Amino acid sequence: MRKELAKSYQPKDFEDRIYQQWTEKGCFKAEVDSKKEPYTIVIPPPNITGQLHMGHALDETLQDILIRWKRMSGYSTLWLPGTDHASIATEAKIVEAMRKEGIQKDDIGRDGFLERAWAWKKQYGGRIVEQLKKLGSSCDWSRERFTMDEGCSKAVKEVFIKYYEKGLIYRGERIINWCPHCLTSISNAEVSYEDQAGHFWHLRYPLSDCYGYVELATTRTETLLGDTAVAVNPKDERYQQYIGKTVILPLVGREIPVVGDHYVDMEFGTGVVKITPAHDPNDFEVGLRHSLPVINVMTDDAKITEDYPAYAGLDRFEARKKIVADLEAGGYLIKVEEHAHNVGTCYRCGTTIEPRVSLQWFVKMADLAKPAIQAVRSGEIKFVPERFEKNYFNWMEDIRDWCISRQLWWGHRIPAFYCDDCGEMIVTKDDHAVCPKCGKEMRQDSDTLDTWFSSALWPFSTLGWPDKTEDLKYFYPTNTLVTGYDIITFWVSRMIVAGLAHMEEKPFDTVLIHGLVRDEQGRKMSKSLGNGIDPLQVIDEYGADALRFMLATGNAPGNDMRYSDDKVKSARNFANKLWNASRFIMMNLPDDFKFTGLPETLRIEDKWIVDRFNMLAKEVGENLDKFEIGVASAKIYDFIWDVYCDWYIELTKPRIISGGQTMADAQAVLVWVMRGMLKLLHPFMPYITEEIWQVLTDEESMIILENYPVYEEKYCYNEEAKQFEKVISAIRAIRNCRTEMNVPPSKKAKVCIETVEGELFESTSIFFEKLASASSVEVSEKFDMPDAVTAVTDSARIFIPMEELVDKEKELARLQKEKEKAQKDIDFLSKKLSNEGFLVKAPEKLVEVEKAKLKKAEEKMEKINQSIAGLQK
RNA sequence: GGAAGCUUAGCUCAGCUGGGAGAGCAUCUGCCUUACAAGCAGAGGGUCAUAGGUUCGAGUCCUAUAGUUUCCACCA
Repeated sequence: MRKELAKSYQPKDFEDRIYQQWTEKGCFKAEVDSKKEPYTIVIPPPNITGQLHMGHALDETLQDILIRWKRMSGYSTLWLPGTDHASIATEAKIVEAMRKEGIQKDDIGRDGFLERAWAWKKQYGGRIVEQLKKLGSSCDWSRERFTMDEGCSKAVKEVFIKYYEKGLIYRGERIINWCPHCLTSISNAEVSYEDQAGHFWHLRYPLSDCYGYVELATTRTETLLGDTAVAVNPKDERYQQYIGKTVILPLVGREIPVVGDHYVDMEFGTGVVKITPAHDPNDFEVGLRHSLPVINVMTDDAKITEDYPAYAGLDRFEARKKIVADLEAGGYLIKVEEHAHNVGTCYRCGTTIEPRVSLQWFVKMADLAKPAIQAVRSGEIKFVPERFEKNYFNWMEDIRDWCISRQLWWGHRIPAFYCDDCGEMIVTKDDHAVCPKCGKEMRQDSDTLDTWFSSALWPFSTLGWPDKTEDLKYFYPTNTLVTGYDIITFWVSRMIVAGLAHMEEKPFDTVLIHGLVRDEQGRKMSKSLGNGIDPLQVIDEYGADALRFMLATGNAPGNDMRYSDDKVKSARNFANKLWNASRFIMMNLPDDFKFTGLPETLRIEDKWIVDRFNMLAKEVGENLDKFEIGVASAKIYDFIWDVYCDWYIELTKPRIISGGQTMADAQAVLVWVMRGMLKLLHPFMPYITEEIWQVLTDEESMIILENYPVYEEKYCYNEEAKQFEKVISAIRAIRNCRTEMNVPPSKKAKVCIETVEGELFESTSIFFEKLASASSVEVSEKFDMPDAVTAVTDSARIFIPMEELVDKEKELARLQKEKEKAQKDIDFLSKKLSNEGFLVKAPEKLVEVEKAKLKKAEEKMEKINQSIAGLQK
């Protein structure tokens, strides 16, 4: 006994149940199968601190569509899920939670802190994973990974050591970006610049050996304390004389040199720059060139150090004010200007970055970047859309060394050990090290690695590397990486580098880039604006399928999109449409119905729908091959709604009513096409298609494991389809006329079809009764009916004799309008076809098509003329 | 300072390698036609930002301009 579908589409009734069924039957489980080609996607691991947001929802939807499509297309698919430890974000969360309890990191020590962190991870780390499942993500959860699990940690160590031994990782005193709030260094990529209003303070620094001074300007007076030189451009004739002399640093009294350096822009400001190597990256470089001392004036939380008693303990911005006041009091301040400038801020917490000199670990990027650039340039790795390659090249060709050490506890600890006795340093896999020189226990570096260091290894660390696992052999390189354009530099570029460096093979062949999901007004969704839309709420209200369909449809790769409730609603309505269509089919299906494919003899309308479906399958395949997911989903939508529901179902109703073999045949075709549509749609709307499939087929089969429809020669009925389109146009023409004449559908009228295609229209006359409100249908090569409304197509002239309704003048006017339209067509086409250039240069096939169009237009015109003449008689 | 995207119907956006402009929503008209009013049948609405160019043919390719968004770099 066939199950029945509920009266209306209620996704909540079955989505969770279906998902459970998939996992119980192991449908997502990837198999190493030498007979199949692998298709692999590794998930961009969401942060364990994260809550599912629209960005994830889009990302997951696209990946799931690809995976389900490939799974149904015979590939052995692996979608590998996992989460990222997100060192800064997570540590910040835990510190914050501790703060509320009145505890500080140092109170519980490193081990105590890590214990808390792991507990936190255990408690919340799974939350996002559960949320991903709500979307229908068909990940192989048995292979779920975490960037800090044993295997990934092993890979991180391996890579660190390998790089170190090759001299690609080094430790050094450099100026880095320091976040005084997170209390850690961050990489260049993690700094975001903001325009801020500030001041430009013009100061005088007195010359030490004579009267006079140099004038310079600064936006950050607090760094004055650490000035160790003043620089001018050596070509600058105004200041050449001062090079080699010294000036007295105001408030501090230190004697510092004037140096000549090309870095100074003569045009900007006064052409004199104070040099603070400890607190400005450019100044640091200048300092290196001139062997200037580096004087750090701030503590790690950006307060002035004890070395400057007048300002000690003051926050840098307080110190800035106080120093300005003191400079003014001392007569050193010449003037103040308003000055807008770019300020680097921490992308995590928004705190203004303090450039700081410290001992950090770096990866030398220049050599590693070369093959990574080449891999994209050669086309071995492709970006979709292509324009993002430019983005990538921009970054990679001007790459700086990557600061990878973080002064955090949550993360992969740097595997370097120091001997406090003899100063020896070694890098080793072991958790404890003994000094090879003096045999003493060594102390491990207290820093951890940048989160992205482990993320960079994700495509192979998750497959078992450095061990040579079966998974690694079979599934690597992965195929498609799906991610937003915002992390091309952070993540994509570094995966390419790491893949080539350690696997000696690219990590993936295509990078599918998507945009941001914005709010209805086009603003970025953000916590601070509070304009974020919770995907889980949307799922709760409209169902996961509706959300997925909305995200997948109507936007092109790489472009931002706006979220709107209306769009989700219309996707939900589409689901409801499909739901009801299948209900219609099933309610007429006998209980013992057994699907055995298409019936032996197909009627013309059957051939039409089969042909249309066949073409749809072809196009969808082509679109998906090119990652045109939005185009593919729109085509499926149009087919299901406009072609199948609005036309084909209506066309079958007479046969359904008539019963017997005619009904059975119609049902077979209805079911055949429905099965195909469900399969085509399944990657986009997995739940509803599975639910309907299982009820419709009444078999043990699951749609998720069915074969994806493709074009098949045997289902090509091109000629019949074209013929049938004539019937459709005729019906449309009649409906048009009736509406224009304000005839209500309840008022039936006789229809006389004048055509040379007698057989076609006679055999389809029933459709005119059902779909064009015809009370009866006559078909002939010639009618003489001057008092009828006339609907004209290129293949038929249709008279609707409704004398009482016909206003001759009005009808004439209507026909005149039709005539104008037809004339326009003819003009356009004949102009085109009389163009010598077109005939010679355009493809022959196109010329034929245009000629056929012209012929049709002329036929239509002739019919219109006949009608007009008839009316004027 | 460098680079990229966007500009198409009232709104939100599609439009694949150049071959007579599309969808959803909104608007208007008429319909409860027994799958669906979360629906059906129709209608109106666009010199595809502007100006040039290439081409037989340009929303689509090239150049410039304007508006807008974003990325990268960064001047003290």
